[in-house]
Amino acid sequence: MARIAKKSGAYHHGDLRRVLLDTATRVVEKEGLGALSLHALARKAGVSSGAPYHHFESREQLLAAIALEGYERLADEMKRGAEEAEGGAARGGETAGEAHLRGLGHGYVRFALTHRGHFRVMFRPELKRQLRKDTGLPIDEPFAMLKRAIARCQDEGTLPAGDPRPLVLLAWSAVHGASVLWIDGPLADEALVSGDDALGPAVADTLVGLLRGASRARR
Amino acid sequence: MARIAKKSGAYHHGDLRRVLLDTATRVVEKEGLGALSLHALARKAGVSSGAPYHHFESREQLLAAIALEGYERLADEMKRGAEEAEGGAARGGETAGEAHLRGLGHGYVRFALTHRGHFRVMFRPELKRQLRKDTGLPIDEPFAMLKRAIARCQDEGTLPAGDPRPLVLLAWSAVHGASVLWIDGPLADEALVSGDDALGPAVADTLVGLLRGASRARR
DNA sequence: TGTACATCAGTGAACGCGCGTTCACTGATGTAC
DNA sequence: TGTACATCAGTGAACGCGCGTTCACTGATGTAC
Repeated sequence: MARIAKKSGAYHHGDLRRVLLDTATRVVEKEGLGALSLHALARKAGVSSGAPYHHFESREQLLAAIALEGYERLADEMKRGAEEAEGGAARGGETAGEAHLRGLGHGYVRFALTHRGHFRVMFRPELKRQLRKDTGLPIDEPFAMLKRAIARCQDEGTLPAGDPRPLVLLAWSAVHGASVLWIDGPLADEALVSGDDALGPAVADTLVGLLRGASRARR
Repeated sequence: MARIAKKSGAYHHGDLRRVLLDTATRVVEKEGLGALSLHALARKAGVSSGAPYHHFESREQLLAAIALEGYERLADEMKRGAEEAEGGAARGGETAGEAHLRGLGHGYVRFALTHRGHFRVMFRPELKRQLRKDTGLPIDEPFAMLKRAIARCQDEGTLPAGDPRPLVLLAWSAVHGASVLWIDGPLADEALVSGDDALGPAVADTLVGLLRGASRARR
């Protein structure tokens, strides 16, 4: 409990904002958004219940800050996934564009599973207005990465030309759905996947594998 | 507000349990699970705040009842979707198994979009214990339908034999992800799909189309 | 380096509120004979 | 068909609680000269 990183006896905390964000994220991950209260949060951080208001105007704005951070890290994780996939051992017949797409998907799922608190908060519709006010549409960047990756495969000829939207829809839905179903439990209950680390590759590899097969069939 | 279906002046309500379930589902759909309180619910139904306790032991059990109802209706909607797809106009080169699978996916998404309150509640991890106590694992039936459909395609030869789990994972993830992304807003923000009715076909058709193409490529 | 002062980031007490739940009650309904 | 009685499904008042938020305050920190 509590006093995370607080120099004992210090009046000023030093990094309360950071501690609040981290603690809140952990609470959301473990007990859900409904279980997050500023009173309890302040208690866990070892400060009085008024203290958080020096860093966030309201509970809603604290959540929006978590969501925003999440979107930034999601984009980072997708980039990292893509770099790893492109830099990794070549897979038989896979083009650079396909590897890129696979890596983005893998990164998406990996982000979701390693940042469950963020992920839970990011897609809450009731936060959208607040988020938009702060930063426009923060999902735009991850979404644009997916779109570009699919366009690139079309340019390469590994995906058929034409309206890319159904493919973007399917790809996003697949990685998002897998993440949600895993985090919320049903996937694990049904023993479809062996563990955290297996999910991202399982869904991204299968998806890209299908896209490749389908495009080959059309040629 | 309120007094839904309550014979005015009646002391006994007649169907309070049903009214509570329906009202709660509507509240969850419009304002989210966090916004649902038994006090407010009773107010909307036109009864005193103690009345719901003659029908549900607790708030949690009311939610579990909504979830259970949702799982039953999900299975119904998937069956209906499959029947429609199999009975509809033949699509060039599509086998019965493929049409069946496509229909299940379509039904899944259609259920989610027309029962948003139910859908939101069904996958809440904090309800799982309650649900399991009441009824085992209610997601089993919809899941089994998907599994059978894919096995059928494998038997037909329209999907390659081998471990079906990656394909089940992808199919479930895709329809679930599309539903969630649509309901929560991001899909609509990015204009990937034109409207409610277009989503189910868009994701199910694309998915089955890919599976077909991929299997053809392997032969 | 020392001092005066503004600002920052805490405290802790308090507010009103709606919540989940309980309880003794009572009117309405169903059943046995 | 009528009566006695058990049970069902409401009422309405009350409980203690934790919540989000505010506020006057004060100690710590940073800055100008």
